[in-house]
Amino acid sequence: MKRTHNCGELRKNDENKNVTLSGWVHKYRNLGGLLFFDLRDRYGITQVIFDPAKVSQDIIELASKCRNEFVVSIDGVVKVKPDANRNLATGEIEIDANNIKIENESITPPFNFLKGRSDAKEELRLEYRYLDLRSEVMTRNLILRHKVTMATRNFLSEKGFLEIETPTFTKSTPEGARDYLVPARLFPGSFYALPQSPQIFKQLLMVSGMDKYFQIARCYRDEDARGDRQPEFTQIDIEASFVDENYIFSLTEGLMHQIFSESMGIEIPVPFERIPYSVSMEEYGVDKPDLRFGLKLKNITDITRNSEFGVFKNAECVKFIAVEGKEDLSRKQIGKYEDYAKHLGAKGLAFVKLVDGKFEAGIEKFLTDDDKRTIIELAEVNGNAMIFFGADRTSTVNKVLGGLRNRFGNELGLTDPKDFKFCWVTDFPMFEYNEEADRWDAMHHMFTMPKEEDIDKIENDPGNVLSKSYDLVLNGVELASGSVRIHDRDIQEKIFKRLDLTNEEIEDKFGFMLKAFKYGAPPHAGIAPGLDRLLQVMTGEETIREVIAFPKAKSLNCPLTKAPSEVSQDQLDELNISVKKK
RNA sequence: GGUCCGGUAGUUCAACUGGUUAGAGCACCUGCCUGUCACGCAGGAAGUUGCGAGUUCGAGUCUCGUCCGGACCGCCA
Repeated sequence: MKRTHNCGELRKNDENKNVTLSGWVHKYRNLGGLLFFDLRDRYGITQVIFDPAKVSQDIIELASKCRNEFVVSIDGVVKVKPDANRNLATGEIEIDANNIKIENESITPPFNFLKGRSDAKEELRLEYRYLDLRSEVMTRNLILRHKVTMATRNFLSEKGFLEIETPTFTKSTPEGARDYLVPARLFPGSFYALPQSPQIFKQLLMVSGMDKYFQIARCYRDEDARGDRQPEFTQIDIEASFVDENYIFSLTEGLMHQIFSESMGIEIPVPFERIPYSVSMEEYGVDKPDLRFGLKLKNITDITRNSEFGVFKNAECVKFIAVEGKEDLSRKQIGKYEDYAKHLGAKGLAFVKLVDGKFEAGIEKFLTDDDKRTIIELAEVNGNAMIFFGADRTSTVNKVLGGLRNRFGNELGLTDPKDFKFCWVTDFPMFEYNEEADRWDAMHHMFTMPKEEDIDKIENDPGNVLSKSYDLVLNGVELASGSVRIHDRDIQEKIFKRLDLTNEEIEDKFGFMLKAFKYGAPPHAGIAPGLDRLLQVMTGEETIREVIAFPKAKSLNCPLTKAPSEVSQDQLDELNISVKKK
């Protein structure tokens, strides 16, 4: 028996066709006489019926042995059902079986996935991932992933981009995340590093004149995992020569438009709003604002300078967030938000209730009439509201109120997962001060072009140097990061110097790159959207793991293969490695 | 590395302040059932309450340790 159709394609107008279907028994219903199967493959589900009035006793006996997840093939005739099942695409028809072959039996699965999603905990789903992927939702997610990568390849290829592979065994470079290392057998004591991104290679390809490059590239970073972070993940890596940031903006906007259009039938409005980093931090408290809702942070530092209230008077920054309709929060509920604020670094969470145009409770008695007037003016609320204040160092205020803003966005139901709001965050600072190491680090990376007007500040005023870098943000998720690159050796050396890299370090780590740049490096710019995060937002999934076929668990192990695992002494000896036992 | 939440039948969960024989849905097994479509009905089997100590007359429940999973902080150019 060889299948003639899949389990998702037969319809009313196929009536009376002789067909053969193969698939898994999704659900069997034995009525004693009549016997029904829901037969499933990745295309869909089709009902099969065995009628003892029409087929031999042998076949009925064989069919009645089948259990869920048995693999079977069935010969039969397409019939229109007396009553259609509206829950199935094939619900108007069924296969009136005249023969069955059990291709393979299945032991009882550890969980069910009858309603589209597995009904087990994630740990178990990952251990039996091959079963979990049979579920409707996971199958749909993997199909969408394929559509997105195909749309990406088609779009970029049409625009003249070449897909070029770069090495996964490469050189460890300083800064950034921790590298995954691979011992080099022929070079005892030396290691390859898995790439955190193909950054250096794609810039070298620009020197090669490849002009427009892209790659669906696997990247590796040895840091703790999160819902939106895996140790290995996939980027749509893009670089182009003789272009500026505006080219990258419109290219990426076109790419996102095509991806949503081709894979989901959604027309995303372009161009995307551009928000300078400083504005984003001021109004949203974060560098990846969720634009699906307002709830902007309001700065009242100017008026609180003269406040009688010590907490406000002495703070570097005072901002508030006015949450409409939340003025009836209980003391206990407010405590819950205060705990959250403390978790984010706040010392406390001052609040005041705005009820019928008047302030009540909380820090009401510390506010002057002038303060209240200003707050009402800035708050821009219709009706009553709960107002939360942050008063601390600017970075802490932003962290706390930015976090609360996102939390309220969620709790107030303002974050519709079907609402896709893109924006660009631009003009990031070039450097950020690393207190622990007492030095300046590159905020994006050290090949990022500073703004021309800021170049002479690099040496003495690094904190005020802005760069030609940009992030693409979708619904509060950082989807992509990119920049115009430095193609001028002098500027590059200035940056290296500012980052306190010695000549020896520069030569050792980047000598090959600087050498390449002596042979005519074109001006170039690029970007790298994260494929997994894009799919996470598109599918509305809670974690990136739901759009990856075989993800690692949060602790970075693989419940399916049990990797990582110890290796034999022989393997270690060959690699000249001795292991410290804990 | 830190804070918090969780681990009870194959599975998802329940078990009030410590107190009888640890329960239910789904799955599984047996029987009945000719239009079900999450079929139905009747019955059955199924437990080292993650692991190890401790407190107690008595621990799923309280304490300590440990392992595993998750969320957040740190970290992630």
